[in-house]
Amino acid sequence: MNQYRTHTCGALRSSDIGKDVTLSGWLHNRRDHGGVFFIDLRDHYGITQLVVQSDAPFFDALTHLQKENVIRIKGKVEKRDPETYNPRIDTGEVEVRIAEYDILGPAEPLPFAVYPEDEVAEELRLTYRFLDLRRQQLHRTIMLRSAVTARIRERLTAQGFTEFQTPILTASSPEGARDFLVPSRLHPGSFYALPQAPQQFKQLLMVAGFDRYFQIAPCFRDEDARANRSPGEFYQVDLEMAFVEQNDVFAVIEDLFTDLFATFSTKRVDAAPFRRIPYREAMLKYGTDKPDLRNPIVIRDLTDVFRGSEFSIFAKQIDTGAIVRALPVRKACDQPKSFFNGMIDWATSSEVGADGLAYLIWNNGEVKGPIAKVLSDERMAQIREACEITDGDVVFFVCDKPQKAVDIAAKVRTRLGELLNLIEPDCFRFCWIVDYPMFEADEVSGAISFSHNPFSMPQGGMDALQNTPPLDILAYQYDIVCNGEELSSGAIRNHRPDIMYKAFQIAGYTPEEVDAKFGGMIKAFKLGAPPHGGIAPGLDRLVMLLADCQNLREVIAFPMNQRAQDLLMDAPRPVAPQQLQELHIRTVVPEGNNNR
RNA sequence: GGGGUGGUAGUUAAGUUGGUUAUAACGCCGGCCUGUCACGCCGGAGGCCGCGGGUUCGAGUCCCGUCCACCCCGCCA
Repeated sequence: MNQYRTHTCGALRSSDIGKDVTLSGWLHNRRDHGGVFFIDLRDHYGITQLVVQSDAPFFDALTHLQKENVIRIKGKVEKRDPETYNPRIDTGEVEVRIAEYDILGPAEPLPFAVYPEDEVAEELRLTYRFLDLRRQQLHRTIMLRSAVTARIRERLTAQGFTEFQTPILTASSPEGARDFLVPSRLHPGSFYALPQAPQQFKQLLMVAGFDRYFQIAPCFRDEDARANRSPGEFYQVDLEMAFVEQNDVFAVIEDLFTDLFATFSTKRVDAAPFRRIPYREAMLKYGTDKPDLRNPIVIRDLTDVFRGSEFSIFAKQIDTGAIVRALPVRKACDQPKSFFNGMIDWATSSEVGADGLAYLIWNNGEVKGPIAKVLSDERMAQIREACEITDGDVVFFVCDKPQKAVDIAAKVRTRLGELLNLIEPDCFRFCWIVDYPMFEADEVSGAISFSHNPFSMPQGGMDALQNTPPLDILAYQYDIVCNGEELSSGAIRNHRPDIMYKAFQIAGYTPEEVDAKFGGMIKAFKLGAPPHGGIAPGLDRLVMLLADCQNLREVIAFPMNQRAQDLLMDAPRPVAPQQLQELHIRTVVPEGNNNR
């Protein structure tokens, strides 16, 4: 091929025996037996065993060469004895006898081993990310990400989507997350913002008549990190379609996800169409709008059963507005007392914040548990019926103010699923959460505000806005959830200025305020906008699921750490005073901060 | 901004109720070994125990402060 190699390190087979070859790569591993010396040579494609014996003139020098030096060797491909085949590498039936070698890229001692891939502090991995990326595990994940991205482009293009680029330097958006700002040199005191998402641009492309848009879009939000949320920047598979209803968007995503998960994972995947769960049903049954459907526990509301009951602790709380949520667990009656006590301790810890956790155990025709003797037979029968109890089942009860009870029940559901090993293994369970409420009331003031995206179309349109109590209005707003992980929100957009002004009016905005904040969009919508809608699944989270990673940084080649620093490039960092001057910027660093 | 966990050799960790010279594995350096593929064996070097202060005859260990990392809450329309 060229001066560096005739073959890659993953290429040689028995059919190449006898050939003179040139290989280049990293010195992956070495085994020195005194008279004979083995090298595993590694490149992107694989590993080839090299061998040299002590009669070679360069033997001594080569045996002192350390791992991760980049070398080139020339030699002859030889057959290995069958008993020395290495089935774990593709080239395991052959080896190359080194005739000559030279060092292409010398390596100083490493801060941590590329091989074997022992655990290393993440800070160190990030500081030397290029070494980390040499390791097989991360190397493969990044390759998977690339393959997934390519497949998405293929699949969406086949479905008639067109890929666009939208501006990176744009305007600060009035709502949502904190923006990253970029000072303008030409316009002193003014700033660009990096886009939190190309939301407005993609809608404008629909107004422009492009019909089906997509983009592997970089998004920037200046918010704090989580294990499944990068600080600063992340990527969305952003798409938008004109003249569509909700189900059209679902069909595109179901096709895409079914294909991606079948192609890149061996786990079982739900068949399309994915289950649709109305928001209110999800909040009741799972306590969250991102339910993990691998967990079989389904929550019930038993407020009415306990209202005015003999169990006065619950009855009194219900009288002051509390609700009761029940979590039936099948065949859990044999758990030891310590398990139930442990659940109570955990539930009442500050992490969860429950006042208590009641439970009943049905075992051999008897009902046991601290509250068993307090409740009448009649109520016990009602519980039994509501929770569809059969012998051996256990029910946990949470009683609290509505929002808190829902949250606690969700946590208890997750906890029980984990502790009792109820989570269905090796599968992806998808669902759409639909029928989000358009508005919500502030708990304290009662003020009406948008509960989600103000640009979603209300179900029922103008008529609903005019004639339905605001809190009862639903939106064409949806989320797709997989294994408890929110992959994306989307919506059929509100493309009608009249409906938009009305929706904003309900949320307390005057037309003037709407014009001031979203004038650009409104102007476009006044000049002939098609009905349209879309969605934007997070690429990083998608790859995370496919690669079975617990942390987003494992699917990003060059991630920032939790404090939004790039330890490899040393960003962010102070800049030269002259740069600030050109930008008309003066910094005021808080006292005690060393500016790093 | 708040809570949790952690910080000991290049790396990963152990270090007991405070008590002689702070351990081990891998890596590194030197030596031995002709068929390994986590090669094996012998020897050696390597430490601001995150940093600062305090208690004590004596601190890796106890106390206070501080810095750093990760996880969580807030935040993420």
